[in-house]
Amino acid sequence: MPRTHRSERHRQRSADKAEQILQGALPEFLKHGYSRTTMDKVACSAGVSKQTLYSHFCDKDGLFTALVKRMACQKFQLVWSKPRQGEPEQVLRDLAHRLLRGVNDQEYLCFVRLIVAESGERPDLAQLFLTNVAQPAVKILTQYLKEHQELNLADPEATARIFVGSLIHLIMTQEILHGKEVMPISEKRLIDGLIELIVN
Amino acid sequence: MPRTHRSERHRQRSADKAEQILQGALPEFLKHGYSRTTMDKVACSAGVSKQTLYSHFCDKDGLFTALVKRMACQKFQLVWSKPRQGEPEQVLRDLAHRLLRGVNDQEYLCFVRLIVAESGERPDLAQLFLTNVAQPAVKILTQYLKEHQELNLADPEATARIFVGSLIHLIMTQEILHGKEVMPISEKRLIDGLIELIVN
DNA sequence: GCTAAACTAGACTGTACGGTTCAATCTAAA
DNA sequence: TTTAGATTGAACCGTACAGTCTAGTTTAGC
Repeated sequence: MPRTHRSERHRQRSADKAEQILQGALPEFLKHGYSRTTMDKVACSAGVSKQTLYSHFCDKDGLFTALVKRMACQKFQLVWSKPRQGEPEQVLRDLAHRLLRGVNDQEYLCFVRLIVAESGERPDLAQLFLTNVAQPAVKILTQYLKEHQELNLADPEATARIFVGSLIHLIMTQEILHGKEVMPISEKRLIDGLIELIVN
Repeated sequence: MPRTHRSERHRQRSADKAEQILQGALPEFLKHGYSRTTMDKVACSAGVSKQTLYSHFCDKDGLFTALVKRMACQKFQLVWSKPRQGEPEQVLRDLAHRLLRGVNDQEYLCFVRLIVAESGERPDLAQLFLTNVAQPAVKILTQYLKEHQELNLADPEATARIFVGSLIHLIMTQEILHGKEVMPISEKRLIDGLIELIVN
C-alpha cells in the first residue's frame, strides 16, 4: 500500500464523521434556530458523542457556520436548469412553477427562516445564501429575458427581480409567516398576473 | 373626589409603567432577538427594577408577546394614506416611494427580522404582523387598481401583490440580508420596471 | 403625619447549557 | 498481537439567565 493510504483512509473516515455530524445538526438547527439548539441534542441527533463533535468542529458557532455554508452551496442551492424552448408565456409559467416547487418544502422554508433570523449577527451567511440561491435564479431569468427582445422590456434585470421577488414574497407571506388564512391568494393567480404583465 | 379617582390614577400610573417597560424592552429585542435578550438588560434599559417588570408582565414570553402586539398595532403599523389623484404612473411611483421610505429604517427592519425569526414558534405573531402591515398596503393598492380600469388589469389584487411583493422583496434582499454588495440594484430601476409593466 | 401600595437594589435559587476532562473501548494498520 | 488514534459515555466546571425573595424607600391618598 502506498504511504498515503492510511492517511487517506483516515481523512475519509474523518470526513464521513463530519458529514454525519452535519446531517444530525441540520434538523436541530432548522427546527429550533441557533440559540435554542443545544450541543447535547446535536450530538444525540447525530449519533455521536459530544467529544467527537468537538473534535470535528471547534465550537457551536463553527459547526453552525460550516453547516450553513454546506447547505447554501449544496443541498439548498437552487439551480435552475436552462429554460426550455417555446412560447415565452409557457417558458415563464414553467420557470415560476419550478421556482415555487423548489422552494416550497418544509426544510427549505426553515432554512430561509434561519438565515433571516441570524442575518443580523451573521451578514456573511446571509450573503452566502443570496449568492447561491437568489442570484442564480435572477441571472438565468435575466439572460432569458434579454434574449427575447420581442417582449419589449426596457430593463430585463429589473423585470427578472420583479418576477422572482414576487414569487419569493408569496412564499414568504403564505408559508413562512403563515399567511394562508390571513391573506390567502393562489399561486395560479399570482403567476397569471405576472405573465399578463410581462407578456402583455 | 369620586371613588373611582384613586383607582383611575392607579390604573394610569400602572399603564405608564407598562409603557415605560415596553419602551425599554423594544430596542433590546430588536437588537438581540428573543433568546439573546435578558430580563436584566430589559429592566436596566427600561430604568425599572426586575420586580416591577415581573409585576407588570408575567414572564419573558408575556412581555415579548405584549411588545409585538403593541408594535404591530401601533408603531410599525403601515398606514398608507389614500393615494392622491393624478396620472396612474405618478400615483404608483408615489406609492412605491412611500412604501420604501416607510419600511426602510433600521428599527423597522429589525422588527421584520424578529417576526420572521420567531414565526416558527409564534405563528400568531407573524399573522398579526401580516394583517396589520402587509394587508393594508395590498388592500389600498388593490382598491386603487380596481378603480382604474383603463389600466386593463385582469386581476387587480394579484397585480397589487406583485407590486408590494417586489418592493418588500427588494428591501428583504438589499437591507435585511445585506445584499447591497452581493446583488445590488437601485430602487429606481425596480420601480421603473414595475411602472413599465403595469402602465405599459 | 399615617398608611398602604408601588417601587428599588440586589442577593439568591435552580437549571440549562457550552465546553472540558478522563478512563474505558473500539478500529484498523503493521 | 501490538499499538496508535479515534470514539464513547459520563461526570464535571463555570457561567448565564429566568424567576423569586427580602429589606428598605418612595409615593400618594387620607
